[in-house]
Amino acid sequence: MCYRTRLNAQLEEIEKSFDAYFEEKERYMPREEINGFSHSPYPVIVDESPGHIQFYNWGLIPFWAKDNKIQKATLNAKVETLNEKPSFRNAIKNRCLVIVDGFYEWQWLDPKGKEKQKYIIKPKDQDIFALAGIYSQWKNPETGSEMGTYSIVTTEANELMGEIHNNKKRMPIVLHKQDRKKWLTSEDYSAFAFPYETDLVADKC
DNA sequence: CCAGACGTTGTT
DNA sequence: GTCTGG
DNA sequence: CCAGACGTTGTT
DNA sequence: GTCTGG
Repeated sequence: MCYRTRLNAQLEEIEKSFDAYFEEKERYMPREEINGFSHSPYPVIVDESPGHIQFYNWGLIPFWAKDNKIQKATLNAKVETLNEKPSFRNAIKNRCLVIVDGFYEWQWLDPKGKEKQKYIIKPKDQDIFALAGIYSQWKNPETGSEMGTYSIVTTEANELMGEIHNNKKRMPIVLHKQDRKKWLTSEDYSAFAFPYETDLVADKC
């Protein structure tokens, strides 16, 4: 799974890497570690507006939800079941790029996971990169306010990630730089499911 | 038939 | 909104 | 992760 | 003892 990311790059570096611009520059804060369970606003690029970097909340809320309780369970969406799940199937055409410069995973050092080793993971050939995401617009019926929310799409772990995430063996879909646009625009996403291979590097931390 | 779920797998 | 388990 | 279930379906 | 629902 993927519950924590890093986005510590300078704003200008992000804009350059994605050829897109922050609409609200003052909201961007570089951070060494972002906890998905905080559901805080996070920089993404959505298919409808590929030239802009916008702030969406991590944890997809389907349009029919009455409250945000579901968010704690929609940080990730399994690519294998995307089109079956009521929470996700309305959003499979709403593609976004989740901007990161690393993500964290914990390796279990014993059968019960009492001891864990933390790793930071990134592709060999990209310092700032995109995880495959899907998004939804949600209007809070209590307050009437609208917000964008997203999930990170996960797939079966590749060889390296299987050694690290050795209990659940899942990993986020890490897009090749040349596939960013394809993720945003292709209806059929099967080419991104396992074994979509990306050359990753993991460092202990 | 209707109430309740709808999701994934940390608490570092 | 739509599906399903009781 | 741990608490709680773990089974079938008569009243002779 | 082992599985599962919360």
